[in-house]
Amino acid sequence: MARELLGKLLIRRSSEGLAALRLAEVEAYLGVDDPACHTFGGRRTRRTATMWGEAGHAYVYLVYGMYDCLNVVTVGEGHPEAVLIRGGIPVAGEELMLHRRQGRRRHLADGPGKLCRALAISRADDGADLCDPASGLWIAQDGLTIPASRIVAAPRVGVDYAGEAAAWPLRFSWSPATGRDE
DNA sequence: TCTAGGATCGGCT
DNA sequence: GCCGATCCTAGAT
Repeated sequence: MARELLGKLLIRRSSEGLAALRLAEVEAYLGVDDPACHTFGGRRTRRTATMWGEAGHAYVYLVYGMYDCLNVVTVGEGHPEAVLIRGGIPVAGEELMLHRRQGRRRHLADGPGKLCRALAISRADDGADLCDPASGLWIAQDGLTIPASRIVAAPRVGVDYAGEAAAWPLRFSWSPATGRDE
């Protein structure tokens, strides 16, 4: 599912306007058997409630007291797994995103906290239906598919506390074509 | 109720 | 590369 999400569009509609990113970097969190996952060991709390619910909804949480992170719930009832959205490339509403990011063009949405800032995603969006444009935050596709050969897998970021799971290659990213290998 | 620590970021050296 | 900001969450008491 994480690989499938690469190249898809994450679209945000708010009173300020429309903005969209093409997903470039994601991480998989594999539920109750994944020591890096918030639901490891079957933890079911108010924070993780949406992760235990229906697939296709947003799980948004706060890290380090300052930043929101967006996840896509992937499996469904009773199987609390999710994909963390870590980065994207602007495809629409770049001026709006630049404004929200105080003009930081070079690092507009290349991190989970930065991405949420750029799209004005907060915990108020926890539970949003990412399959329904009416939610104001949704995922769509425009036909672009990322060849498997261009997807890179690597260990997840910032999960050293998770023991051997810290080395699992569940971080996926891709780079736009160079033109040489088309 | 209390406390430790975190799926980060940006400024500074 | 290092470090502080900042506050919620989860687990312990």
